[in-house]
Amino acid sequence: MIETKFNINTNEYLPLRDVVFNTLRDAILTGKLLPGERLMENQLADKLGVSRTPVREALRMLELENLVELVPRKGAQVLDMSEKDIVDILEVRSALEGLATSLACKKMKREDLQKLKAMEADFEQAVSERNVERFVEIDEEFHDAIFESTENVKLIQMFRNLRIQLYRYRMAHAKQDSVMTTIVAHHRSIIRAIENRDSEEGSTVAHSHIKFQTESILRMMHEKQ
Amino acid sequence: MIETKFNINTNEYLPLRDVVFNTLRDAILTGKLLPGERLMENQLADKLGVSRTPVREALRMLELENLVELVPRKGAQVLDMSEKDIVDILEVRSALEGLATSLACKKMKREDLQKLKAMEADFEQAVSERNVERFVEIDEEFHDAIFESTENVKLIQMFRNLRIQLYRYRMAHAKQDSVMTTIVAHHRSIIRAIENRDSEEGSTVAHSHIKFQTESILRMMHEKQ
DNA sequence: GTAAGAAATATTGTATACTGTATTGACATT
DNA sequence: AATGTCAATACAGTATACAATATTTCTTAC
Repeated sequence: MIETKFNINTNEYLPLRDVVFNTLRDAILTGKLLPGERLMENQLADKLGVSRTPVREALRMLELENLVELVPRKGAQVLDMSEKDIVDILEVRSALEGLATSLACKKMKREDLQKLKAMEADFEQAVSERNVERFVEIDEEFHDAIFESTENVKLIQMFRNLRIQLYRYRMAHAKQDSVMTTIVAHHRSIIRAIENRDSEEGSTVAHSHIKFQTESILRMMHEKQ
Repeated sequence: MIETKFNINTNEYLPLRDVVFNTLRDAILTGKLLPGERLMENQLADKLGVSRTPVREALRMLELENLVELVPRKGAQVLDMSEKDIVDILEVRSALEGLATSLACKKMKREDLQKLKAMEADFEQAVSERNVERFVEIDEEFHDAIFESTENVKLIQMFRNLRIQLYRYRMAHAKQDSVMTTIVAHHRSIIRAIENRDSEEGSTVAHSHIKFQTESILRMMHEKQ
């Protein structure tokens, strides 16, 4: 990488607690740590080659992200999610997505809208290649762009929190037949609403988008069993 | 309080980190700790008579509640809130309140609705006594009851998080002339919507309720300066 | 063999000690 | 006086030590 005159990236330092936090979060989200699994401070500290202090702080952070449960004097364990939890989360997400999309209709800059439209082609390519991983990646970018355009820090923050909790289900969901095609269609409607600066329409479409996602995730969960 | 045969309240133990957390949160919310103020671990530990460990953990928790800002290797300080932050929070709250009220229209139990209606009299009494403190207290109960009725844990949790951040402004806001009367009127509309099981109406009224609150808080802030 | 209870162990809670970095202030240089 | 340098200090980051409690294992009584 070419260095600029003034080194921007002066901040290569990350406290161990953040390293541990990221490591554990990744492990939980990718299923390396399973729901219900106990997380013992000493064991984690040894495995990660650090002391208990940063591990403890990381666990506190994971608790507030709702990824682990902390019982005083008992310890931590990876939180399991019931079907109801997922429905609850998606219900809230629907409200946030509605707000975000309606705000995007009002506030999104033309150049950002262009980027959104450019994603359409990427989506279609991913679909035709049946590249679920890539698809999910672009999907994340797509929704992120919408929330970013609202310039509402709090809204963005809450959305990210919800998304992390659904992370474990995002792949399996998109793998289902015809789901990707439907999602692409929804996204097109969302883009059109933003183009037309039609907040009402944007909100409505966003709601039905998440409604579809909810149904699709539930269908998947029922099939799995 | 009368003790039951089996002591329910077996859990009198609270980790120090939670004690410190509560203490600091209270201090911030009641203005004993002012925005911008530095929070030094040693100093706090001394003052509270504990070691640095629980203080550090409490600070991490306060960070995730967005009450303090933590800069690595610099320390913590009480977060200041700009007008934009408040507007952002209220924008999100409006979406959540809309969702909650519309769900309440569908799901609230008859007996809980009765409780809500019973609050009307309390509100009116507080207004006639010009008892702002009491008014704010009932107001909190009122909205809490609505969110509780949704039975959506995630929604309740996010609502509480937002409310804490607005806590500092809730009194000053209600103190303004005629604000309390308007709020009571809004609440009546909300109750009516729930009674009629009219989700659409509930959502609309909730939105306008928060819109009013936003305008009123902003007006207050501008007058203060 | 099972249940109750006590000892042993494991684990979290808390305090303290140590390390490294950022800040501050004194002093020197210009 | 303004600026730069270095030492002193204060502070957060991390590790470790100790205390308290939960869990497990092992007896012992029946």
